[in-house]
Amino acid sequence: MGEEAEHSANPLARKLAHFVPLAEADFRVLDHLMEPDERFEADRDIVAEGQVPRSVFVLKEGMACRYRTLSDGRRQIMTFLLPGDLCDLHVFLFKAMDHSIGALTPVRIAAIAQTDVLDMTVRHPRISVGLWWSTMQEEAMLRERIVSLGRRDGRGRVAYLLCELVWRQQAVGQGQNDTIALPLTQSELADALGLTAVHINRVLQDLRQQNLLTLEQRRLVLLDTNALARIAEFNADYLHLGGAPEGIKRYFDQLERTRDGSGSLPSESVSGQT
Amino acid sequence: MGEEAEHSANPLARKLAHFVPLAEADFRVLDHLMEPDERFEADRDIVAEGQVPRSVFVLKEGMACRYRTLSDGRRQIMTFLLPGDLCDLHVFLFKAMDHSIGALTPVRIAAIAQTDVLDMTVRHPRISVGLWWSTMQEEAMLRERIVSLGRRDGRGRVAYLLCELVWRQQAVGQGQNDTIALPLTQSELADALGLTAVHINRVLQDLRQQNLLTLEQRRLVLLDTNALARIAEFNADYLHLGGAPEGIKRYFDQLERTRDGSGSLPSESVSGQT
DNA sequence: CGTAGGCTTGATTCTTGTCAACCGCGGTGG
DNA sequence: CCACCGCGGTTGACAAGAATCAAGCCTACG
Repeated sequence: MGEEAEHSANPLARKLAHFVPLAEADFRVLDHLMEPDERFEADRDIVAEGQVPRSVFVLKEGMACRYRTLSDGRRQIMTFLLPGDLCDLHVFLFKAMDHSIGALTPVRIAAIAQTDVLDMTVRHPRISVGLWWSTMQEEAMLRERIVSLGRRDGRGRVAYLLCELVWRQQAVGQGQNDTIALPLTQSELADALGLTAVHINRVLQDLRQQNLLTLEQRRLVLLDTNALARIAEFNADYLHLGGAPEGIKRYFDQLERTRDGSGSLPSESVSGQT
Repeated sequence: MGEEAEHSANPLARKLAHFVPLAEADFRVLDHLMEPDERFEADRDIVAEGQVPRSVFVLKEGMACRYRTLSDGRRQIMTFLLPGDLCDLHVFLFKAMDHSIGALTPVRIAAIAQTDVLDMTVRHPRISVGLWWSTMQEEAMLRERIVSLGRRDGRGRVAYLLCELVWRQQAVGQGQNDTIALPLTQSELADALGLTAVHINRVLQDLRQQNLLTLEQRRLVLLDTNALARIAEFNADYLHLGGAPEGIKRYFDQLERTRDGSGSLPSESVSGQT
């Protein structure tokens, strides 16, 4: 991660910097992007199922989730959205939302104009590719969630989710060591993990009794990260925080050298081959 | 769907035509893309976890899946890949695969050169956007699978998966009415749905006894689609097969009119607003 | 002070997993 | 040609994990 990124308060910039080092200009663009400000109270929908996708937005503060409600009222949370997470960069390709996005805490978002998105693909390829990377990362998290719901028991699911949240929070510069803010109720955890609130409660009791974690006043501390990772079979590789492949980096280096403001792309292939 | 698309044997073309009508030139490009031929036997890995992502490929024939194996040997299948499905269009942004892709039947694929992919984004924007749409669709399927694993019981999961497979097969022109080829063993179904083969067996028995479906000789017939859809709470909206939003269509219409071979894009916003 | 939401706990039920055995079939090799 | 093997499907008995129902507790908040 670049030095600027580590000190930036911009969570999106911090996240993207895990992929490629950002230039001064990139920071300015990202800061500009995050300027618009809109607020939602906890438990309000930011976007509702069935709605026509309107704008792209970035979460600036708070926690939100993508979810769907079944006919009997039960709910499944698909993903948690943290500061720096982008919503629906490409969803304008759909006629209607197939799920809702709800605020779990009071939330601040920045809506991004369609033109700014288009502009970026032309004028700021590094950011643009970074946003793709971020989309791929989101997809990888969905796949990992499927593994969790399909093949892990209660303990494993809880341990896995908490590990993921700690890693993600740290990737955007929130929380320290193995401590993060976790403003979720037990029934929200249950809705995310395909369990009931009662069962989540018992699993948490169990993990607490083994001195693996503490969770009180919306504050989560992982006391034994290794043990938890073992229980969850958690391996952070799927978050792909280790930087872009060499091919991509070379591509951007070349882009930097041939930079003429026109945004023309170097012709060298982007693939990993030398 | 355009008339050409309905008669095309190219499953990728048939799929994309659900999004935007394709032009003559588009069909030629897609056919060219599908020319390379590579074969894998059943139960072989096409791509293995940990591997450096090499090439993009399209599945031409057979069935494959993305999966991950846990330390105790249990497996979770994340998605099924059908003819016309594209693999890892953007995965070159990652250093290593976080899951494997395995052939479930003998399979034929077409590897696509990196240069062809880049070429397409510049010269064939309609296809390029179609591939994005297809990526979004895949993501929507992952989310829907999460709902299934999190909140549906055995019957619901099986019913849901079979409905999805029938819809997807039909979207690429395979199978007719409510009949498709389903070359999966019960333990493969189990691995996809987070259940055991024994339990899948019992659920299938149950569905058969109620005259909801038949499944023999790798051939699936849905006898009562409505009842199954009700059991699964299946709603095909998440597949987004109803065509692109008006804004996108207008964009391409304009693209057609201003076409000068340079691939320059119309400046009008792509958003849904009038 | 009363209330509601979130957390905790116990008793009980039900879905699904586990273990084990058996069947039927297609392929293979003697 | 037939015996054998292995895989996929089927079935039964039992165990385990999670849901359900119900009640009580705590605390922030009006």
